[in-house]
Amino acid sequence: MKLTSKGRYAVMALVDLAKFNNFNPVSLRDISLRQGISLDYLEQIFSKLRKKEIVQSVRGTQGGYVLNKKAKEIKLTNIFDAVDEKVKTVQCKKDSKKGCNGKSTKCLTHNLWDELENHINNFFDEKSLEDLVKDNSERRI
Amino acid sequence: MKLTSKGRYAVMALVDLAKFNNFNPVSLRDISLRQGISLDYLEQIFSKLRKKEIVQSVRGTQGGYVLNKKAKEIKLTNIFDAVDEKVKTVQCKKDSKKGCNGKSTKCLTHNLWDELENHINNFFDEKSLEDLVKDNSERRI
DNA sequence: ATAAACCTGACTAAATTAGTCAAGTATCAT
DNA sequence: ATGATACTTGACTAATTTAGTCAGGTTTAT
Ligand code: FES
Ligand code: FES
Repeated sequence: MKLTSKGRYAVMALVDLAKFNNFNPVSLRDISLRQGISLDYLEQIFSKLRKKEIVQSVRGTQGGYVLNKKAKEIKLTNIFDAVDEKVKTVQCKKDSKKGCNGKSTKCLTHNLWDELENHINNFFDEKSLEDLVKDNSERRI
Repeated sequence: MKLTSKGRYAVMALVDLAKFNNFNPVSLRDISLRQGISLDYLEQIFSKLRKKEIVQSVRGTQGGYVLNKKAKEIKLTNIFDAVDEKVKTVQCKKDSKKGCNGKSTKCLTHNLWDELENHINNFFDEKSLEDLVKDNSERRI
């Protein structure tokens, strides 16, 4: 049960972006330097964020990325969804009547994992990018 | 962010064990057949559960495993801890002053992941094996 | 023109997971 | 006693996933 670095980096980079987003685009290079994330990796991540319309790109010199929505409206759920960082606790297909292990009924623990998944997703649904930036405003980078 | 099958199997097997635990030891072979988990894998798992005193073993014919505590007292936390299914959301060493990515301060998202970790662990601290068995008593296997 | 910065797809090394396999030892039923 | 059942241990491995790298673009401000 652990977080992948793709998910962690996505959030980290967006917090950085939101922080430095005074109406000028922020370049990945800057984020890379500030946060210590490989530029090439960031590009992969932002390509996905752009496709899900969380950020907008500005090409060319002085280009970079800008948030495409208000920080308040970007929830962790959206970010995780964009980079395919999914919470997967059940093994079975959720909608199917079949269970994991190829059984014809749901396993003994199915309900439990389902509850857990909801529990975690609630957390992600509530946290917005704005919350994260605020939470950091008292701190140094 | 996903659960490994070691953790899932451990819980599944213990629910099975608790269910069939009418003061006779339950053999891993039976659990294996009922739950569709490889016997060899179950042995690895139960070896760990025994070392953490969650179950007791009874050797020889008619042997098997019994719970070592009341189902009410066995929390998910204990089970996960026993089989090394750990919730790891932060990347850094928690106690160290240093951050992840080799930085000298905690990263922008450290607090967030820490909160998430607590959120998940709360869930595990509250759920007992008894809860799971009860939750299943209305269902068929 | 040129440099900054986005864009894309393919590739790969390392780590982790999910087991299997082999060779035991202990105990009970008969 | 002896066989069968079931626990015990450690080593090994195939498959998957992760966390990137790399090589080549294209776009646009200056
Ligand atoms: S997790 Fe859904 S049936 Fe096992
Ligand atoms: S997760 Fe703790 S410093 Fe980044």
